[in-house]
Amino acid sequence: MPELPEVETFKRYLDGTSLHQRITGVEVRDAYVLKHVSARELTRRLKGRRFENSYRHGKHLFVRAGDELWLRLHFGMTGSLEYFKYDEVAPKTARVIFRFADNCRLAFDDQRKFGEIELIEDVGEFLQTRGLGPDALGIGLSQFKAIVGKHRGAVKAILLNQRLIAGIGNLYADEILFHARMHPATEAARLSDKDLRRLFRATRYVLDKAIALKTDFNRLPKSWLLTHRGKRGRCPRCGRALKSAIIGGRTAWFCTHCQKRI
DNA sequence: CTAGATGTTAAGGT
DNA sequence: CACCTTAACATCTA
Repeated sequence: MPELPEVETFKRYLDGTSLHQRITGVEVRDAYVLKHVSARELTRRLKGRRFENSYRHGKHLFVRAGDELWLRLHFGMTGSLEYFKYDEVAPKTARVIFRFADNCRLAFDDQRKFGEIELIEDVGEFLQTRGLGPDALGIGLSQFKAIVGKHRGAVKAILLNQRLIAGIGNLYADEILFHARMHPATEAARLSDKDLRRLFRATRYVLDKAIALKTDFNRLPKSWLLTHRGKRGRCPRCGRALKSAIIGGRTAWFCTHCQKRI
């Protein structure tokens, strides 16, 4: 479930393993994930270059491979990055594998193939064309208030809308609302200044904490909703059964006792 | 066998 | 225009 914290974790992983080494080959095992570029073209453009640095915006990861040459990675539902030593075997669902001069490899793994790999020239232009909102961790309270307070609809739908704020997905949206003690269907326009501040703080807390724990599910606090979400889950705060509802087209899990509609 | 699952987007409706 | 819902994508699991 790669949302902002997972993608940030992938970014740090890539930065720690795969920068500054000459790319000697690109193996495309399934071209389905390639967007606007063929396997041959991708290989031709990257071979001999190096990944120099990376930049994350929302759920997108951009890796610079030269002037006006960026690799864009989106992880869809099941994407991830795996770095391998020369003698290790890449998993069956590795779709694209970048090979470096030292024979280590970086695999873009994606079982369900909703992920995307693309070459672009300009990150800013991409963000603009795609209409992505500011990164969820790149805005302050006032901007957050301006965005959330200015829109109608369920507060959860607004958190999920990548054109308004980029990076929050279904799971973390539920988590944020749980910490803000806010019902996901709450009409955003009804939120007071104080509510918006509480929501903003919850957003920062949840995303920062998840990143700090490298989004390791086993290490996320038991007091969080995430580990209790779904099937017969109980609220970690009051012990009551969690409820679900479809809000903004996605399944929301929440506690009707702890999260009141405003 | 069917429904639903973490993401995004296009298309159609209100 | 702002917002909502649905379907579609590929694949696995309950």
